[in-house]
Amino acid sequence: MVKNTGRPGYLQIADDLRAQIRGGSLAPGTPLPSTAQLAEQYDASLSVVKMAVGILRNEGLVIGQQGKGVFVREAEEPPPARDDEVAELRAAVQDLSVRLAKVEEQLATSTTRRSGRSSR
Amino acid sequence: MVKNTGRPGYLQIADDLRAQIRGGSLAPGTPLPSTAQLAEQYDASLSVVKMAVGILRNEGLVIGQQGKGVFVREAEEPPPARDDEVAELRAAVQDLSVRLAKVEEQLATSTTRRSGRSSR
DNA sequence: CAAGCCAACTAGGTTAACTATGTTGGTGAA
DNA sequence: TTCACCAACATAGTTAACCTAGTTGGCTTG
Repeated sequence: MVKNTGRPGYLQIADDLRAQIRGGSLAPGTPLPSTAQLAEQYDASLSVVKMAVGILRNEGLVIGQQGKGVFVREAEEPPPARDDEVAELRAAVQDLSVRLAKVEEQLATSTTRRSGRSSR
Repeated sequence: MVKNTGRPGYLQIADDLRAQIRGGSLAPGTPLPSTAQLAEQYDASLSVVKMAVGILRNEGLVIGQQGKGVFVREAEEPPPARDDEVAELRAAVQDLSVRLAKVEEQLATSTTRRSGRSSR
């Protein structure tokens, strides 16, 4: 609900969601409520919710899938998180992974000559 | 200048600043250029610069002081024992990143899939 | 000269609007 | 039934605008 403490709203929401994930209230694999729902739930604007989710996404706690939702990531292993450098590398690998998957799919669809649907 | 690779601008700027910090181009204790200056330098909007700086702030690489500026955090980083491994991973990620970016660009430019989607 | 005010900077937070892109389900036509 | 299209909804990225608040230096005033 974003109390009026000194802590900014987007951090409060991020904290709350993080706690729910760590506490098991939001199990791995399950989707978070949509941005709009969270905004209403916390009585915040869409922007701050997006920022909060962005933080968790950056932390690797959740994975956003465009068009579907934001899902709690499976397998959370905290051990070597000593360095933020490791966290950074993890984020980089995650990023590369997503991009690679995209490229691979693009290659697959173009080579199998599947009739593509034209968006928009 | 925020190239047109798949990577969003705020991450590109964050990466660049992070590299400058780690590379020593931005020494500990020195201030980053102001938000406005960075925005002009990268030819980006103030918003994306603020997002980029926010990431670094979140990572603990820099410390923002309201009214003064954003300063590179004093070293104080206990060099991880397995420096070699981290360095190696970093190099690998860097290499993959470059190669992936190349492939992505190739796909983006060469495959204007039939059935439209001509934009870009 | 010294105190205090003020204007101009700074970072930080919030909101709204727009675009792009992906997913999904329903509808209607062949 | 099956396919094509479309509307609705989702995340993601970007931009612009406005506000708060801290810092600094110059200027005015006592």
